[in-house]
Amino acid sequence: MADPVDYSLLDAPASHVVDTARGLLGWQLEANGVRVAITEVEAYAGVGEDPASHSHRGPTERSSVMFGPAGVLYVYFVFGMHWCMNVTAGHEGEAAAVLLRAGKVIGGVELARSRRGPVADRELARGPARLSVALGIDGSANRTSLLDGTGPARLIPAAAVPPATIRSGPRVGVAAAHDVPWRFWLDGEPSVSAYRRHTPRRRTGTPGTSDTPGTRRTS
DNA sequence: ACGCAGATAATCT
DNA sequence: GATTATCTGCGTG
Repeated sequence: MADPVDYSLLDAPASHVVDTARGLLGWQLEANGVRVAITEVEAYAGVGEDPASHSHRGPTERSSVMFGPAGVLYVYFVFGMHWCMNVTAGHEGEAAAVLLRAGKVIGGVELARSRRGPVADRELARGPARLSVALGIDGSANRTSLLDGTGPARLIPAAAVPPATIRSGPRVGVAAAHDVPWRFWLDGEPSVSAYRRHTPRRRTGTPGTSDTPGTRRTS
């Protein structure tokens, strides 16, 4: 008989989402014929605690999955073209999630390459949107379980990595709470994405909008 | 190496 | 109508 899978890491309150995030490093994720080892994550907390979190202002149609039980996939669409994957955390009724930012492909490399194009192996799942592409995950997988095999993706526990190999720093690309060091990665892993500060977008609307002499649109 | 600009659409105010 | 938990390509050093 197969050993029971130990998901006790996920049986923690939402207030421990940082510990859950750190604990997910080294775990494996398998979906659609590709398997990765998780090398980089970010923690996101709940209502009123974390201005960078989608659940900061309470449940919405998009973020309500963060208020459900742990171990569910939260897939969201950003910037008009990219899908990002999270593992929900915390007990039912509390909001928390861990963004999966990067992985090292350890199975189905050819399939991952066919989805990602001719890039170096370390780039196959380097960055949250690239990870989703490599695993063949999009919005149709949103709200499916990562634990019971009913969805396309499955989380596979692994022994905790040595704490000394975990590094931390500010989360990538977030506008709010940009100093909170809730990004965690495995030291020296080439699959870890580069840090990028949030870059404020220039105003998108029609050009001629009144005063503010400092705002120059390009040419 | 690093910085910037553009692409492009759901979500929320 | 503003914002965005990104990526790519191109410029400069």
